[in-house]
Amino acid sequence: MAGRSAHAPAAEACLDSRQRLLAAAWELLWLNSYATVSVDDLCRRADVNKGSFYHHFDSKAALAQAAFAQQWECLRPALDAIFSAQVPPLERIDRYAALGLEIQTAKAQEFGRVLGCPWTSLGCEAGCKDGDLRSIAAQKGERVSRYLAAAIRDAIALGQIPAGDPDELAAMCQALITGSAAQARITDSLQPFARLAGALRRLLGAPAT
Amino acid sequence: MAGRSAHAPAAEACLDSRQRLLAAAWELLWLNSYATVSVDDLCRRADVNKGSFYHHFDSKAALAQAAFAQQWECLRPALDAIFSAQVPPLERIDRYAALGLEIQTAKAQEFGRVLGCPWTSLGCEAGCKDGDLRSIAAQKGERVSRYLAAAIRDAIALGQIPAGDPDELAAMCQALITGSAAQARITDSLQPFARLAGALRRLLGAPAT
DNA sequence: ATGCTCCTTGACTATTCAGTCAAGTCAAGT
DNA sequence: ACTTGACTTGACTGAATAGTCAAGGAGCAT
Repeated sequence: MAGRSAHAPAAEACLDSRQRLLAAAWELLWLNSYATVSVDDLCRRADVNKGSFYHHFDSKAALAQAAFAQQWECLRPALDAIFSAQVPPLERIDRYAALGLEIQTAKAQEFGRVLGCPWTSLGCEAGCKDGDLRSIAAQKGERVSRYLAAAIRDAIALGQIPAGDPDELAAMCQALITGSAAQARITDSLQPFARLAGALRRLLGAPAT
Repeated sequence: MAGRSAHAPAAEACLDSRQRLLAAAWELLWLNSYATVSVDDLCRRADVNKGSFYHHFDSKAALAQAAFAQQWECLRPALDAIFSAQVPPLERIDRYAALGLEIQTAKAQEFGRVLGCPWTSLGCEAGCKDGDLRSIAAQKGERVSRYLAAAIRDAIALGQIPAGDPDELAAMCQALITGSAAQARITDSLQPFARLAGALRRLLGAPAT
């Protein structure tokens, strides 16, 4: 579930071409599949000429990578805070689910439909190709699983959930999060996000809040 | 998780053009994203001339729809059997997970990598477009959720799992299944399928087997 | 033999695609 | 004033795209 930087377009008149392209890529790749977003689409959205596009980025894929990398850098501090060891373990997971719901709600209001998670969509699309795009999604999955595993490890140590393999449980949670995002996008419903915290707690054998 | 009809290509020399196109679509759309599979690709794979393609199908999208519809018709009897009321509720869910693992394992051997679920991939790709393609995935999700909800309702009635809203629990299970398929495709690993039965039982509060 | 239907062929269409490139502009440094 | 580097422009390239269409072939019925 993504960062808040899609609020940036409002100030985009003040940004340079490169940043405008990054923002355009982020938005268009969230709404549409990678293969259907053309370089012309990106340039139009960013109000940048195609020659400038290729000055800043070697290729469409390079722009996509840079955009996703930038969004991760944006998102990471929020995740570090949510998953901080200063936050009780189960609350970390609740907050992560709440962050997702908050972002998706804002996006749905902005675009008139539920968008789901751009990492998931990109990953599924590029899924069978060994390439840079697929590894963007794979890497994000690993990073989130790392946060989740640490929280689960702590929750087990504190006796808040039944014992189990933290890495395996984290992978299950990640699958549930990924699937909820896909479901939300496909069905244009916020329900999967609204129910995610409860579902994660069930999966972990944690008491409902 | 899909049908077994992708074993059909071996006999494809005996099939008519239309069927060959349906089989080609199924295979190519499983391996690749819809937008990257061109009509030329489909015709080449099916050894059918483009003019013949358009004789049989109005458009690329029409072929995709027909291919997915055919696969559903193929898969449904197996699902009816697995989710039959004659099968104990939790065993239905275990068997569904086992079917998924079986199909994915066979596919991985055939293609040298894990393919995940074509419905999920198509759905994510077409996610934000209101069109026929997105509803293919949405419809499949609803159908599977219906099976799951019935099994869950029965399991609750038999006291095998704690009480809860069957439709909501079914949706959670469906999210987990969808996410596991996406995860498997992105990471090229059968692990998500291998752990799915256990994860579903956890989600439902069912005892491990 | 003729007509009809279904299917196939192969060339075609206009548009789009990712990417190229020479020339131009601008600001900063010398 | 001149140079340089960063950036922009706008036209271009060859290939690919979904879809079109006239003509032909084959099988069947009359």
